[in-house]
Amino acid sequence: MRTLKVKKGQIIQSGGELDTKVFMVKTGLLRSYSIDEKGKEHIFMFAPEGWIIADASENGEPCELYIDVLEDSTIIVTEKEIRMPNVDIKPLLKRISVLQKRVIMLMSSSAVERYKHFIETYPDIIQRVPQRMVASYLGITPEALSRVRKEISGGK
Amino acid sequence: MRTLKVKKGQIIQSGGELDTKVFMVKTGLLRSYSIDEKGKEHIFMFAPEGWIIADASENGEPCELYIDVLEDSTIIVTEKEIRMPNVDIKPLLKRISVLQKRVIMLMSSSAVERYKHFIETYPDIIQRVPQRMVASYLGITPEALSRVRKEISGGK
DNA sequence: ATCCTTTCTTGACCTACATCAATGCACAAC
DNA sequence: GTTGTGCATTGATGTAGGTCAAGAAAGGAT
Repeated sequence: MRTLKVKKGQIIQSGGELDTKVFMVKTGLLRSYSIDEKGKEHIFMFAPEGWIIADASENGEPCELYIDVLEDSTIIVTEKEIRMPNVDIKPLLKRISVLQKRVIMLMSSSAVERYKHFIETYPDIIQRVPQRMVASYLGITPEALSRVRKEISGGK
Repeated sequence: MRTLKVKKGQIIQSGGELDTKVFMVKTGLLRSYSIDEKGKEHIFMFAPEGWIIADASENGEPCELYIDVLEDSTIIVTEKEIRMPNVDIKPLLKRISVLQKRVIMLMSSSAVERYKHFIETYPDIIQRVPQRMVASYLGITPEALSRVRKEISGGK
């Protein structure tokens, strides 16, 4: 755990890195963002004074987020590995991780991509709920999902 | 903390409730969802065996999510309030809460509504970053944001 | 100041997805 | 069997927001 001064424009974490840290902003402003296949940035979070910013990727997984500095800032860097006594925070971290993925998908992927990702991630759920619920989860209408499925099975 | 059997179709939490619980799914399948102004459902999460499902609203705030039962299930219900003294998981809960709002906004609100919500929630950030970054955060293009702003100031 | 770069705005056009409406298909109740 | 009732599919059409391109405005650097 150390305190750093970082300057505007500096990139303090890049997508794909492994042992990412947690950054606590004392003064200034940071942001995190993902970059999609077309190279387009999608800002995930702003972190002004008092906020914490970090990628939620789990142990050993490459991270998805870039973090850079929007205003000269003072930040405190800590390891993710703070194991709290008596409290199992794993479920919370897991939820954050799932939500992070969900936000990124909603911002940067088409309905087809979101559906493919859903099948891979929750192959069992598909069997257990009606399609209209999958559509609702994906943020599209049942009609649109029907057409997505048709398109995937047929062409491509 | 108690174990319950719940039946398919049962609603175990409704939007607007105050002291919501945390539900751990032992067997079965639950889902959480929000309902927008037009009455349309948007599924937020599915929770099969082993998952935890809960609304992330903070202390005393009315919750945004409905939770119901998709398959007959056995669940463990706990209070949110078992914070161990001295352990600070507040920042994690805060992040989950912010992410939950973000997902709901992305799924159920138009660009105009998302922008208005952003101004209210982060009035200071607007002054500190270029508009194209706000657009990126909202999940729209800078051009679209420019038109949204025009529309809001003029007509409304 | 001037130049250069980035940001913001505006217009014309395009596309992914929504909406509406009709039809077909299951499966349950009787 | 028949008659629901909810779900999935398909078609026709609408629309929010994306893309592309051109200017205008605002900073920064020197």
